[in-house]
Amino acid sequence: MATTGPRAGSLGIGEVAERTGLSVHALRFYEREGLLVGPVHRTAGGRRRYTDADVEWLRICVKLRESGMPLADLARFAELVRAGPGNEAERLHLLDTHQRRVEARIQALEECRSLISWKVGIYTDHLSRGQAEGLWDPTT
Amino acid sequence: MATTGPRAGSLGIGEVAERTGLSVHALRFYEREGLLVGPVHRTAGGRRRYTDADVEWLRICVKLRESGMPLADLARFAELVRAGPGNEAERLHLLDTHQRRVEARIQALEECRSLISWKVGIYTDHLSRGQAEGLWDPTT
DNA sequence: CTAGGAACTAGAGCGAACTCTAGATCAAGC
DNA sequence: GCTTGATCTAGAGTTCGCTCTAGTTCCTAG
Repeated sequence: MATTGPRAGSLGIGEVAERTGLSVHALRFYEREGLLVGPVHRTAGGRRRYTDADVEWLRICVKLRESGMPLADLARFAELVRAGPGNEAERLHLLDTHQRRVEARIQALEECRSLISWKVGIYTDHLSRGQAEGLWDPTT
Repeated sequence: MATTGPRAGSLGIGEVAERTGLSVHALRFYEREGLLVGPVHRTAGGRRRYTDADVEWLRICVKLRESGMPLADLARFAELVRAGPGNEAERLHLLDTHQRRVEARIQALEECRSLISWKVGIYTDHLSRGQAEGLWDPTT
């Protein structure tokens, strides 16, 4: 029979949590929010069984989230995929927008990094000189 | 007289908001949260007057926040600076921890970026071929 | 003097992304 | 059959970092 019990090649929610790094709570939450492309299969008893494709998709979601894509965009993307071919332009637009966001973020972080390492340098110097100096301005 | 009225070289909250990119609300909030190194001067009428040093410090806060330092850490750092010399090791530790965080974040973002540009490539290809293909797996 | 805008305080509210709770059900091992 | 632990649902709660409200006061221009 089809969706009657655990099948090879399908995973329970706990296993998926392990494999994706999401909590079981988050997995259910993502499903409610419509982040999954298809409906998750269920066993006769009502437990979720995820396919490899589900897991693959979730891993992509994790990456996109990790890089700051809002859940709403992810949901929209899933919706587009669900709707099937024909809306690739919008999918591309979503990704493209996000790519710019990520690049901007990386740039901003790199600027911050140099500010920080400059400050770390100051403190390291100071400490290695046995904190012998008094010339601290309040912004250091 | 001293704190009786607006003085040259001191700015009102609105001007500081403009210069730092923070909202006036955020500025008051930061103050309440103890993110500032010293108490902000007030006019006789109770309005805040910020010094250039205050603005400088705020700009640093903005940078640190922008790069993901939690407000609590920022508050701790301010507290250390307020306490005066002698705690440079802890200040350094805070900065150093944050630096690692930023570097890890940059790395993660760069990985995401390559995933995204791979996907953008797929869609661009697809679209430029006049969406003539049907070989879509659900994870694209 | 009057009007209007900027700033004041204390505290409530908000959006994002989860996380946790309660109470019930399912499933596997002894 | 019974226990134990994983899952289930619906919905409440949490954390972070602001943002906004209400009601008031200050101050500058006309």
